[in-house]
Amino acid sequence: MSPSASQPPPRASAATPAPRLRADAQRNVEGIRRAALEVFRTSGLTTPLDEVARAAGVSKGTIYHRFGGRSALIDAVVDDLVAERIRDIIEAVGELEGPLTRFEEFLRRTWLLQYDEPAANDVLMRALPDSQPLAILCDQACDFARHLLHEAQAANVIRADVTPEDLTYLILERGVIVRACTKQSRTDYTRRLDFILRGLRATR
Amino acid sequence: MSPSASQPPPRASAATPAPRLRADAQRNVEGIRRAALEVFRTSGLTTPLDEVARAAGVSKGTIYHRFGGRSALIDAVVDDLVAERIRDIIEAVGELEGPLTRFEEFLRRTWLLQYDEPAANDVLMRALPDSQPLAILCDQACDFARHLLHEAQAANVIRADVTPEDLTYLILERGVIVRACTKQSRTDYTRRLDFILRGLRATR
DNA sequence: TCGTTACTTGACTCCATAGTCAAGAAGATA
DNA sequence: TATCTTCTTGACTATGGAGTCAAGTAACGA
Repeated sequence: MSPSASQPPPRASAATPAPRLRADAQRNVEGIRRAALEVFRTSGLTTPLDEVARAAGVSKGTIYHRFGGRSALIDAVVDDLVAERIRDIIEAVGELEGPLTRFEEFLRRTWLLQYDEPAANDVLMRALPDSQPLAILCDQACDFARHLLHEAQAANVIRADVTPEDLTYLILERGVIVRACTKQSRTDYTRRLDFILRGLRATR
Repeated sequence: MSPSASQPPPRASAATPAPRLRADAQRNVEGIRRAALEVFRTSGLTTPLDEVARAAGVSKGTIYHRFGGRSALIDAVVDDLVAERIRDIIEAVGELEGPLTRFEEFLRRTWLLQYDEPAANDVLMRALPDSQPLAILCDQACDFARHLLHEAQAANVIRADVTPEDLTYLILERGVIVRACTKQSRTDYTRRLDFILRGLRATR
C-alpha cells in the first residue's frame, strides 16, 4: 500500500520538487535519512525500523509516513550508502594493468567491501529484491565482473570452466558468510580469499 | 527449566531404564522421535516444534513434557540422524589411498553431506552449542580433518599456509551457504567445490 | 468396574518485529 | 492571533514462534 492515501510519498531524494513539505517534515526527512545511513551502515539493511526511528528521534510511524516502508527508505539512502563504493571499485579496477590482476582485484575488493560494510553486503546479496536502483547497481557490478572474467579467460589466466554464474555465487557466498561468521579477523578473512582466487587460476 | 517439576525427563534414548512409562506415553515418545527424525531430516534442526508435534500427532506440550525442549529432542535423535553419516565418512576416507585423495575426499564428502542433509549441516555448524553428544561428534570430525591436513602438508600436496582453523571455516562456510542458497543444483555445487579444493593444493 | 495417578491437551503468556491509524501537536497563512 | 492544514505520535493490531499449566483424559491395578 501507499504510505498515505491522500498524498503520494515525497521522493525523499534530491530537492523534493512536488507538493513542498512543511519545515518540520523536511527536517525529519533529513534526520531519518541520516539516521538510516548511520544505522544501516553499522548493522545492515535488515535492522528493525524502530532503531532507525530512535536514532532519528522520531516515531516509527513517521518513517512509514514519509517513506512508506523499509524498501523505500533503503532506496532513498542506497546511493549514499554503497552505490559510490561499488562504482569506485569498478573504476579503480578498470585502471589496473593485466587481466588477472583486474579480475582478482575486483573480486578481492568486492569481498572486502562485503566484510567492511554490512549494508553493502546486503545490497550485493539482493536482500531486497524489490528495490530498483539497487538491482540496477547489482547488475552493473555483475556485468563488469562478467567482462573481467571473459577477458581473463581469453588471456588464459583464469580457468576456462569458470562461468559467470560461478562469479555471482562467489560473491553471494561471501555475503552469506560475512553475515554469519562475524568472528574471523580481517586478516584471516583476506588470507582465505587468496585460497579461493588461487583455485580459479588456470594451471600453467 | 526441567520439563516437569515432579519427575525427571525420561531419557528418551535406549531402553528408558528409569520410572517406566505408561503405554501411551511410550508410544508417544517413539512417535515423536520418528517424527522429529523425519522433520529434522527434511527441514533442518531449527524447524518449529509445532511441526514436529503435528507430524507426530501429539500436541506441542507433550514434546516439552517428554523431552524438555528442542535441544533435548535433538540429542535424542542426533545419533540416528547424522552421527552415523559422519562416522561413515571418517571411516570410508580413512581407507582411501594417498594423502591428497584422503584430504580432498573428506572435504568433498563432508560438503556433500551438508548439501544433502540440512540436519547434518546444522550439526556441523554447531547450530545448537549446548548439545553434548553433538559437540563430541563435531570434535571428532574436526580432529580427523586436522590429521588429514597435517598428513597432506607433510607430503607437500597441500599448501603449507592452510591452518586447521581454515578447515573449520571451510566447513562452516559451506554450511552457511547451503542454508542460504538453495537454488544451486547439486552439479554446480560439486563443480564449485573443486575450485576450492584446487586452491588449497600446493603449487608443484 | 472403579478409583488413582500418569499423561495429554490446547489455550495461554511472552517476545520481537512489521505495519496502521485516530487523535493531538505544530507549522503556515492571513 | 486565530484558523486551517499538515504532520507526528504512540498505542494498537497482526504474525509467528517459544515455552507453560490447569483441567480434562485414559491407562493401570485391585
